Formats: sequence, structure tokens, C-alpha cells
Amino acid sequence: MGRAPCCDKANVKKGPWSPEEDAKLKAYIEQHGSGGNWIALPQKIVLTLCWNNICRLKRCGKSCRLRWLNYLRPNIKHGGFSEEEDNIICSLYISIGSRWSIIAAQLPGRTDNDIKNYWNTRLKKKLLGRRKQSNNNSNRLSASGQVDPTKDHHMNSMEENPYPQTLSNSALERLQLTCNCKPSKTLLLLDSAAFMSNMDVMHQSSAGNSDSTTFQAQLDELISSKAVVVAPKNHQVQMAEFDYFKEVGASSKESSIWWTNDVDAKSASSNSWDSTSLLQSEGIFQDYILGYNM
DNA sequence: AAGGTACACAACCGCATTTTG
DNA sequence: GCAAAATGCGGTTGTGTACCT
Repeated sequence: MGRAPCCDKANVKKGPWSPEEDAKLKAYIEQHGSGGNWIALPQKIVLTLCWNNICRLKRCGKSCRLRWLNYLRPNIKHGGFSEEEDNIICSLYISIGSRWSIIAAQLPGRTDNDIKNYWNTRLKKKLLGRRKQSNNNSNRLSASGQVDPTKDHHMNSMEENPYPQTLSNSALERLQLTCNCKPSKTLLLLDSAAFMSNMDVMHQSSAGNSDSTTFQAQLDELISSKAVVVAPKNHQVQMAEFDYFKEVGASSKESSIWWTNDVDAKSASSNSWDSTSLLQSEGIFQDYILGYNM
């Protein structure tokens, strides 16, 4: 038995919202709130009075919710992503994948839809382009700095599909972004809590300090100077400050697992974040470091 | 100027999770 | 505890616009 539709599809308007619809929805929500029931909301909004009939807002409740959250809500920023925001998005994408709502939570005024669109249309190309370029450069060189012709063929095939199993696009992109780092970097071992603490400090300072070093510069500095961080155990409190890390959980067990190592075992599902459980904290930060070293 | 193509973004769809009765 | 409904989320599609030939 299938689910009942959330609204009467035949009597629901689709497509772009008109200014009048926007205005009415905005006014209603600002005055009454969503009432905790988006499905019923459109029925409550009087759009126009035509003849003796009252015309209600002919929109699906889900559509109203989306319109409000992504467009009408106060303090929404559109476009004009800063370099710092780029860095945060890239870093988080590499760390946690396409969990746009979590990424959006770290960028005030940005919506998950906006970030998703921005990633898909611009940032991904920018970064994968950069990776591809750097892959070409680095793989042509052997460890001795000589051109290694055997690498070319390997990388060509790798670029086509380096992981031919059923990895999601998100996972593949993240692999593309993170693979091919210098071997020494793969050995980086960072204490998760200490790293998060540093991240927290960096995040705060860069957020309120636009004229100073960028988020990326600070992270680069951390990476270069603190490849190994001693693990104080009392950073659990700070961990709670990161919503997305909460999900990963402080209770890491096989923490040395790097998500890419075990992705096959989880790839049966289509969800790009099905490796969540694999992303135990240290794995994430190792990944984060790898990804950031682009 | 016209047609084709690429890009950006708004909106929809369907599934998973959470809430409610 | 269960089923239905509501909500949240990520993937995908549709459409308008800019750019190129």
C-alpha cells in the first residue's frame, strides 16, 4: 500500500511563485507562524476575494514550507559566497558528504538548497578542476621527481572511474577530492577532539575577523604544524558544539577506519551518507586533512 | 538576428525519519 | 506498539538567462 499524497495534486499550483503568493505566505507566517502544520497552512491563507468566493492559496504544504525556508524567511542570503564560505563548504563536504542541511547550519543565512546548488553548479567544478590539474601534475612525477609514463595510463583510467563499484556520486567526488594526496599526509593522525577544538577556535576567529588570515590559511597552518595532537580527554564538551560531529558521535570505536576503506561494505545503499557509521571521528578528521590538502 | 548550448537557481519528487493519535 | 500523517532532506528536473556561433 502506497502512502497517501500530502495534498490534492490536481488542485495544487506548481511552478514559480507569484509575488502575490509570496506576499501572502510571508505575511501569514509572520503573523501566525506556520502553526506547526504546513499541510494545512495553504487552506488558511486567503489569496484573493473573487466575486463571493474566497480563493485560497493553491499550493502544496510542502511547497509552502520550502518557499518559506529557502526564500521568504528573514535573513536569507543569496549568492555572493565568500572565499571563507567556499572553504567551509568544501571542507565539510569532504568530511561529511552531501549533508547540506548540516553544512548550511554552519553558514548563517544560507539554506541547504542554496549551498547544494552552489556546490553542484560552481564549487564542484572549481575544485574537481583543481584536483584534476594537480593530479596531472603530481602523477607525472615519480618520487624522484622524474616523469613517470606508467602513471598516465593509470590515472586516465582512474579518472574515468577509479572505484567501479556502486559508490554514490557524492562518495566518488569526495574520493576524487581526497585521493592522490602525498603519502606522508595519509599517515597524519589527529586526535579528533583536539582537532575539533582547534577547528572551533579557527571557525570563530575567522568568522569575526574578515581582514585577518583566512579560514584556509589557519587550517593549513594547523595541518603543517600540528600533524600529531596529543589527546586530552576533556574535549567532549566542545564536541557538542558541532552539530554535525554530534551525529558522528564521540563514541568512536574502530576509529582508525577511513571511510574510503570500508565504503564497499556499505555501498549497497544508494544514500551517499550511508558510510556515516564508518565516519568515526578520527577517520573524519584524517579525511578532512586529506581533503584540505588540495 | 536566430538558434543552440551552458549555466544558475527555484522548485518538485520521493524516500527516510519523526511525530501523533 | 502500531499505523498514518507530517516533516525533513537530498537528488533531480524545469525554466529563465547569458553567452557563443
